[in-house]
Amino acid sequence: MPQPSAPRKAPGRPARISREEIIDTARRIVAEGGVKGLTMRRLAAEVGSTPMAIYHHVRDKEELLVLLLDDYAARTLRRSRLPADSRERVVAAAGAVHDALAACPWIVEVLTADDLMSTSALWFVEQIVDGLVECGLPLDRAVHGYRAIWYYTAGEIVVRATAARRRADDDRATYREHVFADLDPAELPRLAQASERWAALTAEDTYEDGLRALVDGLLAGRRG
Amino acid sequence: MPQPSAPRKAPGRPARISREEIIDTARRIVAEGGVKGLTMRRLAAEVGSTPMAIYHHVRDKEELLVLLLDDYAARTLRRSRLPADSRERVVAAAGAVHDALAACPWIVEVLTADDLMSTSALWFVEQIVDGLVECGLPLDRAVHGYRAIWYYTAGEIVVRATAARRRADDDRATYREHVFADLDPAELPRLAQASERWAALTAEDTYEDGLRALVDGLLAGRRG
DNA sequence: GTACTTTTTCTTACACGTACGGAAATCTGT
DNA sequence: ACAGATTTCCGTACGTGTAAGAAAAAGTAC
Repeated sequence: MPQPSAPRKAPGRPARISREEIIDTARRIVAEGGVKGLTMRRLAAEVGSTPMAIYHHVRDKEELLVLLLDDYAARTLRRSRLPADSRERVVAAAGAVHDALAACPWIVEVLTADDLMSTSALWFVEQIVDGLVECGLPLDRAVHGYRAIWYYTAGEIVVRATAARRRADDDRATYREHVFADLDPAELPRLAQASERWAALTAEDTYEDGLRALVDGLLAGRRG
Repeated sequence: MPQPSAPRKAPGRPARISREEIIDTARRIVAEGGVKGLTMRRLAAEVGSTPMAIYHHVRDKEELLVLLLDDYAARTLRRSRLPADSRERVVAAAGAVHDALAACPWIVEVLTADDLMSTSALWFVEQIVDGLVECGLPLDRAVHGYRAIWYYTAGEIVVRATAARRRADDDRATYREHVFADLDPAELPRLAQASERWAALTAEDTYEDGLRALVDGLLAGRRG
């Protein structure tokens, strides 16, 4: 792996391709043909090299995708004006991250990352943690609260994106409907009651509602 | 795809392998060698057939994994005694599902499923929705509440599992530490303040805390 | 029995990610 | 100029998921 800050002139064979060039080309390929069109061979061809040359700048394809997501986040997550009220600031910051990521369709393959990704997202993390602290949470609890918000956000995006992908692929979606159509009202009364509306209810975008509920619950802070 | 309920005797060449046999064998392979050891070729060999024969019982590998997860859920999710108190019942039901899934290490490859999977999980969904209704939520809100709980739960599992996998793989974990070590306290004061404890805080298991906060927030129900 | 239909199985082939090892291109020291 | 050292690049090879279509094995109709 090449160190980012080579102090002087480096010995060894000079590099003909750079990580930046790789990422730029990969971004273009994804923009044109989706993440499915991004193959190491294609990428190598477009960059004027060979597949195995890329592996000296990138550990594997997963790292390349993470790098791509970082790149995407860095250029779409612009710090916006957030509300002055602390609680609203938490909601708005989380919502901004959510919206940016949700607009990125190939995200699922990557979004299983631990923390939030690129340094450009850290500012939003700061806003969330700080907002929670200003609302009276101790720092530890605020960090845990941020984690909970991130779990909720990542889960929402991944679940919805996968559902959309499956729906586009084929008819697996109809399977759920079958399950819900044949519910025994004696055993699962609530689900039977909601069965007809289940698909519609599930399709609704309730991210912000759930987020507000989570934040409210975090700030109400029962327990010692 | 063979229809599950062939009414009489079927014409055509008789099947030598069944979906059940495939899933059983796949489960054994995963139990022995992890999900990484499960390849279509290996599976075909162990089932005494050829790779392409399997594709007549299973759409693709992803569906096979979903089937495996369903199978796993069906045999580990046993209906247990849940608390009588509605709110506690919601927490306990969600916790039971969470614990069962979190114990399944290969889950990440699959858990991006839309709803909860097998019919054996529906009972838990019922408990959650019913508990929320009994706490006073209208049915629509209860279903949305269940969705929020599922987002949070799935997100927690996926994020943690991926983090664990990355940590096992290599040294990418140290990258985050570098980022947090070089924070500018002027720009990101809270993160800088928490930077040293960040890894420890992140490692803590706060699933239930977040879940309770979410449930509390859902039940407090501000907004109209 | 022979022809046709239907269902399952198998053969072949392709593009993929990437491990391995060696070749090429540069710098440093003599 | 020459000999390492070091870094980057690349040719080859393996195992993967699976698309396409041929082949096999059963039933039915005549």
